[in-house]
Amino acid sequence: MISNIVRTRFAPSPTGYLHVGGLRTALYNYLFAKRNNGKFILRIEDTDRARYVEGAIENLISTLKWAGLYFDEGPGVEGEFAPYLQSERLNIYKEHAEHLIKEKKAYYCFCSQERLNELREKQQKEGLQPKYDKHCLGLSKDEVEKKLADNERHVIRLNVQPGENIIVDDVIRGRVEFNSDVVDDQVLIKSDGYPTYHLANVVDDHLMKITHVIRGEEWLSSTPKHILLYDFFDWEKPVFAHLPLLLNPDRSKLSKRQGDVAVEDYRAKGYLKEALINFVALLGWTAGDDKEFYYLNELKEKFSLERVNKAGAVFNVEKLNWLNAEHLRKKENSEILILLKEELSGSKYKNQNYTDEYLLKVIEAMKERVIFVKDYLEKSPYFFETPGEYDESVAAKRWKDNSPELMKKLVEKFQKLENPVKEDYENTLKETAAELEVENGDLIHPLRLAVSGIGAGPGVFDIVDILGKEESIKRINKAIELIPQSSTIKS
RNA sequence: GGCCCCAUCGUCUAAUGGUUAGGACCUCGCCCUUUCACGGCGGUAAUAAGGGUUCGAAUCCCCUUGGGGUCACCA
Repeated sequence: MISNIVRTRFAPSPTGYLHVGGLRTALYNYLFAKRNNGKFILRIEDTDRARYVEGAIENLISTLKWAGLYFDEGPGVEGEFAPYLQSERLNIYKEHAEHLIKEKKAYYCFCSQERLNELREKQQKEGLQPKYDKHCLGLSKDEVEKKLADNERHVIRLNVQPGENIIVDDVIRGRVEFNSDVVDDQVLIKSDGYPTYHLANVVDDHLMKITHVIRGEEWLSSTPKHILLYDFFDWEKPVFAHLPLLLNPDRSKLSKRQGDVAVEDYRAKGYLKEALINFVALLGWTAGDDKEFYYLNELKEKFSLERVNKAGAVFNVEKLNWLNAEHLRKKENSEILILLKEELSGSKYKNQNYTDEYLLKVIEAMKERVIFVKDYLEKSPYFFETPGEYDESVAAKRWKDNSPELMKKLVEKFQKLENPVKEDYENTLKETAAELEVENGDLIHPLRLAVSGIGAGPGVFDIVDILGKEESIKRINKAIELIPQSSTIKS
């Protein structure tokens, strides 16, 4: 009856948007499940009504799907263990909490927030650990029943026995011991009837037959509470794996303060999902070899929890940029074409009609020079519009006194070409240079400046070829008119 | 502060008692290229400190230091 199929879950709380740390946690859960032919479940932990953010669930799901992390069960993909929203499972938690009360593993607490605050202050003043003093555990059965009948505001607390050793077995960290003295009588059911994370999480993980709990290290210190719960319910414990944290450059826990943390932000900046997934997978895990470029399905083959690191990892954007460029370069031109068209449709060039043939040439020419799709527009705007101005420092260096004259001559020669191909421009330029007894460079550099407005980019003959004869000539003529002589600039 | 976790180049990491401590990003230099990239070659750069154990320690143990997490009717 016990099925040993691996089941993992990602259990975010809908309090905002998907964090890159959350993405990695989700990814590891996904990869581990897939690697073991198991199931990956999405469960929404919406038990905090105060922090609930409208639209967060939809955003979480769409972001996960964007990244390619499709879940086998979850909201919208209802499985055997639905519902997957904790707010829809309230009665389940209540029943379980009441069961614990019957077993004396939990108890009702009627203490006011004021009393709790005073208690905490007093303990802190005395240098003690802030901890509930089990005051309400001393209430008689009659007292409790009367208060309940009177509808007094109450919570249900975990009844932790002091002096016990609690062992957390973690695949990543090994055996971690805690003393139950440091475990507070955690609230399980809040006064609004909602469960806390600890109860809901344990109950659902058990009911949903989760075999591996893979989550961030910030949960390690509350795992003893969960262990206690499993033991109180007499349930089999899942395998725990606490992932190292993702860090800011200053090594604190990755936070909004020091840069973007929302997956959405990276998406909006133009990062490819392939790059983000690849990058985040390597933050805390390696296969052990030197391979660093991965696609999601390759990760599915190789991922293992045993090779997850213990130490926190700094989220270093430079490496992400490199991976983005790599992934973009590895794509087929036809795929980049789709991305480029999307980019164009959201740009100032949206009303221009470029043919696929034209765009594919641009893609081929720029492929090795871009990091983001948007770079096609930003690094080579000259493929989309005639330069209106010319880079001054390049002009100062490359636009010599004789440049206008040389360019005029080149225009004349280009004019005579019929259906020229790239090599024709090149040959023509070289012939012209020879005739005029100047270096090729004396023509090449001004030509580049004239047609592109800048000093960097693909081979100038590629540019001219892509732009075409008429457009190139038009641009050269325009440059002759507009670029001031270097001698004028210098003065 | 209590408890817990962690510690190899600036960053991500490899090395599971025996390596000139390897790779990648970044950076620098050279080559390729009359541009810029890509690519190729090469350089700088690390075992936090101190004790043990061992023939031998980045690796095992202890202590120190440093960093982080957590101590809610938030997850």
